[in-house]
Parts: sequence; structure tokens; C-alpha cells
Amino acid sequence: MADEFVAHPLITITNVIWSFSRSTHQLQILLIHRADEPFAGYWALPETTLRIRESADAAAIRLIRDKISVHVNRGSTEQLATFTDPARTPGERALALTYMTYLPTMPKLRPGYGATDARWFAFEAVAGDEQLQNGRLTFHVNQQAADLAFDHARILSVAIQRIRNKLDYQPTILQVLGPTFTLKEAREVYAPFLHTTASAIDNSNFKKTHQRLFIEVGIAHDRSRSGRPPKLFKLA
Amino acid sequence: MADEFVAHPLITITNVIWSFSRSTHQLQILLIHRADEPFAGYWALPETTLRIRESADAAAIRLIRDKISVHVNRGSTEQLATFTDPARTPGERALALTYMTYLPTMPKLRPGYGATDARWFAFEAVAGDEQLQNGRLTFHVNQQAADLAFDHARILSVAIQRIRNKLDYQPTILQVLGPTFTLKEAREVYAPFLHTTASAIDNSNFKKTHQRLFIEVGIAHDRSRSGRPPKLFKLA
DNA sequence: CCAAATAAAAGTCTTCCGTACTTTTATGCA
DNA sequence: TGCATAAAAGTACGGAAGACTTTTATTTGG
Repeated sequence: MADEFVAHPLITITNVIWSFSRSTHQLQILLIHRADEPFAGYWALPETTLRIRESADAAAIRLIRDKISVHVNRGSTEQLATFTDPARTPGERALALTYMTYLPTMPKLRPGYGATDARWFAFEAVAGDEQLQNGRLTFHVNQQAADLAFDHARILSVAIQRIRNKLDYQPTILQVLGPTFTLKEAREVYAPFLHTTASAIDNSNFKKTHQRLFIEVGIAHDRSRSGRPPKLFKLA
Repeated sequence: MADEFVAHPLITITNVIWSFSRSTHQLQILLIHRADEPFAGYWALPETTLRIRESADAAAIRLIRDKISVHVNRGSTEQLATFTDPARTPGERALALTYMTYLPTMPKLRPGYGATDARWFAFEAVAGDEQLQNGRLTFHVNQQAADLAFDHARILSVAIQRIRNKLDYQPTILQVLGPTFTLKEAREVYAPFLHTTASAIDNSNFKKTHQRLFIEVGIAHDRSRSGRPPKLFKLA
């Protein structure tokens, strides 16, 4: 095979970064408003470029450190899939090695290199995932419908499916809740993937079906709300 | 970021190719005996190199066409994972984009370019998967213990886990049985992943728990063995 | 200080599913 | 014809999932 036919493409690391707002009780996704071509002015998943002598996992972690100044450990990042369509980028060919990251906090964002804006979007607001199925997602920014850059709507769709599939045996998405969480909070994370609301999921049954995945670690004392204080759990 | 730090690695397409022997009733894996360095003389998963203007999926299919002269459709090939450790190859850096392919027949093999031998190995003989867990697999060729090239033991381990996870909701591995199959044959495919034998899986219960995945298409008439003729199923 | 409101845990009951086991059916072969 | 074989079909039990009810622990307000 002649060497000139061999691809040596650019390797893009694309990270679907999840978080959770304890004020709005909603799952969040991080999107970047692109400054540069291609897709300047579009919202996109945060990306970086793989460096020599760097594993893709390390690059995904570096991406988070550079863009939002948060250091995450390896357990919070997992590989999603690799997208290789030669037509997925307009200019130089680039493979997208995609990852998912679960942040236990929701840090303030400052747009980094190559971005005019960086924002947390409520997952439920972004994703009517019937739209995501066909790879095109229109979501709303300031009442304006918008598309995602590149094939990022498709990537997001794969991400959502992956999380949904793992909900019943490896709910890594719950890492967005930090080291401990209540069952209510867990249901708030589960709900959008099940096309329902947290209050529509029976707490008692939820505990019975999922407690093998959790370890009880105490009771939440600090809350100034009425009602019986909830128990705290961590991931098993 | 200075351009000289950006990786433009070689893209290796590695394919875990599964098949099924209707004479020995055993699941099979295709391995290549490498002719060239690195890892000359080692057994390895079949590989090729991604070409320009070619998707990785297409490359995985081309690999099968070139190495064993079998044309497979897209549905029989699925992405597994991407391996990016800079130390996974001794010379030039290469990312491994791995795929799985399920062949409905078990074609005769002729070693192709870069191979001194190509063989089907019975999966049960190859994989004591406790060994696979740690990424090192020693299997036996003519009573000789052998290692796999590169990180291929690790790749095989991930492949096995993936198949096992999907056994109860998307048993794509059953494609090795061709368009139609009996429940006995399905159990023969399932058995090694469940650390048991086909006869130890109760046929009646297997049908009840898995029939939502199958569609009944008729009865096998042509067999010259005693006993009630089995029904034929296809994947739903 | 006590009752109402609230929120979550804990418990109940029914249905359904997985599993071990048994029976029936359909074939080949002596 | 009947015996062996192999698979389908059926039975019965235990336990999990889900709808619903009761209890417990807290805040709020009179």
C-alpha cells in the first residue's frame, strides 16, 4: 500500500461535560461559543487537539483543566466513541475521539482560547432527544433556535443513549452530584433520561431497585427546609 | 499551541472477527500470525491502516474483504473502542480504532499481506478471561503457550466484556449464526460468555427470557438427527 | 408549646418475571 | 412398534418491580 494513501489525520478530543445545578436542580451541559472558523459563531462541545506523547484520556483531562480550570481525576472521564467520517470537518481531516466527564461542582465559566462564550445549559432545555436522534439538534439560546457545530448534535445523541443504557447498572452520571447525594437528587438526575420528572419517580421503589448501586453514608442535617431529613448515599 | 506538539498519528484499524463452527459448535476468533516487525512471529488481531478519504467503518470492512475475501455489510461491523496509549506501539505512534465483526460463515483462510498464517481459534480454547482481565492473554497454539501482539489481549478483553453486556438486550454476536438459528445454537454462542455450557442453559427458560429478541421463522426439517426438530429463529 | 404542613423513609400488597423442574410432542432407529 | 433422543410446552415457586399506604422527622405558624 503506497504511503501517500495512508491517513495521518488531526486528532480532536471532544468532551461532553456534565454537571448539576443544586439551585435549579437540573442537569447541565457545557457548550462553547466558537470564535474561529470553521463554525465560527456556533455553539459546540469543548474540544482540544491531541499532542504527541499524550494519551487521549490525558488530553480530555487537560481540556477541562485548560478551559475551565478544574482538575478532574481519571475516574470522572470515560471514552464515548470515535467519529471518523471524512466529511465531518470542512477543512483538514480530523477524527473526533469523544469523552464524557462528570463534574461534581458547577464552576463559573470564562471563555478560553478560541471561544467568545462558555455556558452551562440545562440539559432538559437543550435536548428534546427526538430531535437528537436524527443528528440535528436545535436548542434555544435567548429565545433563538440554534444548531450545534460539526457533528456535535450526533455526538450528544450518542452520549445521552450511553448514559441511559448505564442508568440501571453503572450510573456514572451520578458523579455530577459530588461525593454524596440524596435519593431525591439521584432521581432529579435520572428523570430527564426517563422522559419524566423527579417527583414522578416513586422514592420508595427507586430505593428498592437501585440501592445495590448505592452505599448509605449518613443523614443530611444542614438543610433548612421542612420535612424529614433525607439520607445521604454515595456510589458503590 | 505550537504546531509541532500536535499529534498526527498513524490510524490502525483493528478488527475482532467472530465466527461460529457448525461442526464443532464453537465460537471462533480470527487471528493472524504476523510476518513483519514489530511483533513478527506473534499472533495478533487482523489490522489495516486508515486511508485518506475513508471512514474507519469502511476501513474495517475493507480489511475483511482484503484479508479473507468476504464482503460484509455495515450491520455486521460495530465500533468497539479506541486505544491511544503512546507506548502501545514500539515505533511510530499509532492509535488503534477497534471494531467487531460477526461473520455468518466460517470461510477458509489464506494468510494475506504481512501474515505467515491466519487461523480460526475456538474462543473457549483461547480465552480464559481471568487472564484477559489483566490485559495479558496466554493461549495455546499446538500445545505452545503464546502471547498476543501489541495490546491485543487487552482489546480482546474489552471485546468480550462488550458482548457479555449486550447479551440480554442486543445480542449482535448471534449474527455469527447466519440468518436463522435454533435456540440450541444460540445457547452455544451464549454459553462461553456465561462461563457455562450450552446444555446447562435450560432451553425453556432461555426461550422465555430471550424470545422478545427473536422472531420465529419456521422449523428445521433438513437435519438427519433424532429428536424433535427445533424451531428456527432470526434476530428481531 | 402544640398542631398543621411538608418531605422523606418505611411498609404493604399485588402482579409479573426468572428459574427449577416436569410433561408432552416429534423425530430417528433398532 | 417401541425405545431413545431432543426439543417444545407447561407448572409451580420465590423474589423482584411497581402502585399505593403508613409512619417518622423536621419546619412553620398560631
